[in-house]
Amino acid sequence: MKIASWNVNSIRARHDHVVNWLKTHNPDVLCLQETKVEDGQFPKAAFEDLGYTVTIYGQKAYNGVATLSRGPVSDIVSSIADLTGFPPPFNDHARVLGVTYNGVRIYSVYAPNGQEPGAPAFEFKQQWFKNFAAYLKLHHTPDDLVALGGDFNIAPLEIDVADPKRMAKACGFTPEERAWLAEWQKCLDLVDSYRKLQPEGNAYSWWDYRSKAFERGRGGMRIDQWWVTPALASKLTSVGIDIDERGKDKPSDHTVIIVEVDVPVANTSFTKPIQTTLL
DNA sequence: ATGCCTTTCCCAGAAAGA
Repeated sequence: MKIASWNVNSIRARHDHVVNWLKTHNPDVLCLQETKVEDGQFPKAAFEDLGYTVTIYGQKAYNGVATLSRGPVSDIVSSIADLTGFPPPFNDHARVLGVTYNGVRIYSVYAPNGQEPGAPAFEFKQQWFKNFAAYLKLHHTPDDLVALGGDFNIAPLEIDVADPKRMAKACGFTPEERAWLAEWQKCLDLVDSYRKLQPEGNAYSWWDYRSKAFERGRGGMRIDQWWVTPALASKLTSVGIDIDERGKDKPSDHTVIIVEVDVPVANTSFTKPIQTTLL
């Protein structure tokens, strides 16, 4: 079973990129973030034509998450808002979508950015991680097959950013945020899939548009991750980051992250072959 | 470097992203 995640920075702006990526890579599930569109305006047709079930949780202009799956999903949870207890506007961000597919619980996750230390958004980010951890601990155990893919807006390790000393002052890699993520992952003893199989070497999933970091061959940040429970981590067979997608015309500032797990896909009438080569 | 670019709102320029 091959699952992928991509912060597309607008599904309408990235529609053709996503269609082409699906045709090339044939994932069983693709989680999307920052779709930036209300559910009624989500462009479903081309994805459904490829055989994907489209499950969406969006809002106008900001945020928005979705899953594209090769076959139906169940137990759709489209918000943790009810559990957060935050006053508006923080209780209505479309940031989490949970679905069960082929016996695996999959969450498409878009964590808050935080803006900068000291900002209200920074405090919100901290509380959001606490609340999300509480939600996950309440609903799952480390023995369940759970995968959380998305933009966590925090890079876990020094090798996940280009310049750790400079970045320690930048939102996404401050010591506080790294501590929040480290605490969050304890909720289900979650494993960072990429680093389980690739413990060495710099790796990035996002490059800044403003500095033209990718075009100049500079580093970015590995702020997108696939976190999995120990039960699912034992079934991991490969991980990948599709760097090529970031170099295309009009790219998202994030690229696609992929994992494969040894969970045979039984539930599908989808007849296209599953591509098994990784990137 | 308080910079760089991209997207949304919708038609001007602010807000947000990270």
